[in-house]
Amino acid sequence: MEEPERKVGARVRLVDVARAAGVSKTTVSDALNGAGRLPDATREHVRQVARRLGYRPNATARRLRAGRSRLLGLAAREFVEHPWFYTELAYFARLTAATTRAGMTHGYGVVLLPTTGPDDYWTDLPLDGVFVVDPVEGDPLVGDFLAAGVAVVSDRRAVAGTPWPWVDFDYGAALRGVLDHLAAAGARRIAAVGAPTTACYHRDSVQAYLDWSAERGRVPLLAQLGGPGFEPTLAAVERLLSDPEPPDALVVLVEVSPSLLLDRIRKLGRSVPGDLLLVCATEDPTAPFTDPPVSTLSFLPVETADIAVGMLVDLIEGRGVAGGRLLQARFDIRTSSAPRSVPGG
Amino acid sequence: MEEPERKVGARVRLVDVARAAGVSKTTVSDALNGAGRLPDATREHVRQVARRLGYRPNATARRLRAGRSRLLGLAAREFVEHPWFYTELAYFARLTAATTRAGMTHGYGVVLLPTTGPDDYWTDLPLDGVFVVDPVEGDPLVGDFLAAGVAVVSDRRAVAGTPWPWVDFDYGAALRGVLDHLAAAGARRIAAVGAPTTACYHRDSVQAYLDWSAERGRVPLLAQLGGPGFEPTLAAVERLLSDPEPPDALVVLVEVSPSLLLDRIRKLGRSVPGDLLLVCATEDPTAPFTDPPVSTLSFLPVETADIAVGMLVDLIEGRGVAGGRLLQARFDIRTSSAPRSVPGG
DNA sequence: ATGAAAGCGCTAACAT
DNA sequence: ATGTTAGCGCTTTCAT
Repeated sequence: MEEPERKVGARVRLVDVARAAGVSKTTVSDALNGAGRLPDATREHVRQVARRLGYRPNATARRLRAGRSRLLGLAAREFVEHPWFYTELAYFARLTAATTRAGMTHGYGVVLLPTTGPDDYWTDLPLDGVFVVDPVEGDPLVGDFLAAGVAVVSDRRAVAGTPWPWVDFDYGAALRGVLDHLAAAGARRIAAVGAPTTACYHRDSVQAYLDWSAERGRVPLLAQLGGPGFEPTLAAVERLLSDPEPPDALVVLVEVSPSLLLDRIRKLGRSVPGDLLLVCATEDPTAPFTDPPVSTLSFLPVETADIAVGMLVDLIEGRGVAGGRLLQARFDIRTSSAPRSVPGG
Repeated sequence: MEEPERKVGARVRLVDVARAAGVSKTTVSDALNGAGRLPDATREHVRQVARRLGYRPNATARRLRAGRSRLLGLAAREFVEHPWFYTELAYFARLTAATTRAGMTHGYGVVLLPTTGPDDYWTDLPLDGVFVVDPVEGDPLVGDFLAAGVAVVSDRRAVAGTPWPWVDFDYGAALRGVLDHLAAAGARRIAAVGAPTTACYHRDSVQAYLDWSAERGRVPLLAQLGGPGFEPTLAAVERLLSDPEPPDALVVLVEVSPSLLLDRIRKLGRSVPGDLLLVCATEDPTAPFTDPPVSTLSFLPVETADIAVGMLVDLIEGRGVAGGRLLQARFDIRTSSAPRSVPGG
């Protein structure tokens, strides 16, 4: 009956609780946050009043006060020129989910940044840090964030010696491992599908493929994609397989559904691994369940996200972060790249 | 040379710009936001000083002042008990990306909410609204948000007559359309894979399947899944196909990769559509490109996201929102469910 | 045409 | 043991 009149719909504020409980704002704050040195009775009383009034602290106000937004951004920069849904690629889907989870364990919310949009959209978001995936060379987005005092961690060293922390892989070494495996399994002519994107993953992998081929006097058979999406990938595979000197092994460096790919290869009259050994760089969880199971090269999105978020949080909260972390890709060998013939002796 | 000393690393504030430009905070604010009635000279001068100092407005402070966080949450509530990566299902991947995009066009950031986590994690986020996907019956999350004054829109009417706005489909009608199509194509025994989840999509679809079967005196052949993931789905399909009275048509109501599914069906010695007509409720973009192309039932995640975000924004910004929006599912008929025999004359 | 001052809702020094 | 007060950085009346 004694409730002070308030506009309906208006949120209950800390001061309302204080008034209703007959104490000061400090006491309410302390009681609710477990701070200060209040007698249990007071604490409990305040809590009850707060609950009764349906009090919810204003998160924005707390964050302004704390000087931190406890919000992280996630940006994918590959194919920035195309508007596309990066969550649709298995790698990004996992990375997105893992980043969200990792953020949560540190008490941070994760905001998804669209690939494309007005410039001021980024800078108007209250972010403490950003995880930039596949930054392009001299990425303006990264520059903007750094200039705005927002912590940045990227998953690739956009350029050698980036001044911000990173998590990365030795793509060249990973690809050489795959190529060596295929050669050992009897492959004479290994084709590859890559993409000439700004991401150094592709640049490094393709270079490793070319180098590896040259060192062995093999003529490379390479298809380079122009944009995101699985259709260009399938088209590229068709082109490669109909080469006058057709390949007997294939490495697909862009994300593609393994079963869809097998489907298409079958349609072209080749069998895996009989006519064609196959390795895909993909996070698609179905790879072990296709017929035949497909060998995959994984760049560990979950681990990457965990480390990147850890670094961001350390940076934001003032704990220093050493330069970068180099991880090792995981190569899962399955039937699709099983030795064609068991060498006698 | 005259720069007032500031701690290195400390952000430049509005007041710093004001001092450097020799004007008041108001003038700076107006100049930068295109407000007020300043002479162009002043405006330009302030802008230059701001640029020179690298001034970035503090987004949190602006939002506190504005009384809005301009932040939206996205929560998926199916299988809340399992910790899983919902972005990995094609439907959610699209919905996530589309929600992010729609948020951006309205000037809102979108925060991804994990399926599982400490309760206070949600409420501590500064959200103006949440898009709750597949809320469970009497969902505590929804209750929490409503109690906290956060706007809620859900994609399903969790219960008939939810008090908050929604976007939804007539699942029963959609499924009946599919079943009629299959029957017309010559199917005698139609099997279905569903999931006994809290989502009314499943409840309604499965019910429609049972009703439709009963009305025609057909014995239903139904598999119900216990959790998320494609493995249970494939196992269920295997079980259905090895029924003593095997089906000649299959409707898969849970998200699964069409090519993986075809793969498995082929392994079991059936051909599509020869031995088995197939329809999948999936957003997997590869469906038109499998061999054979797979008929799909789509629940339009992009349109759903656009509408849901539009409603949320209207709600937040004080424009009223009428109850709900009922959309029509899209049924794309492809070779996998092509008529088995052309009825003569 | 420009500035002073109040206040968004909260927390934390610093009284008492 | 509890309250007073000063801000976090911004926008916005309202004066001048």
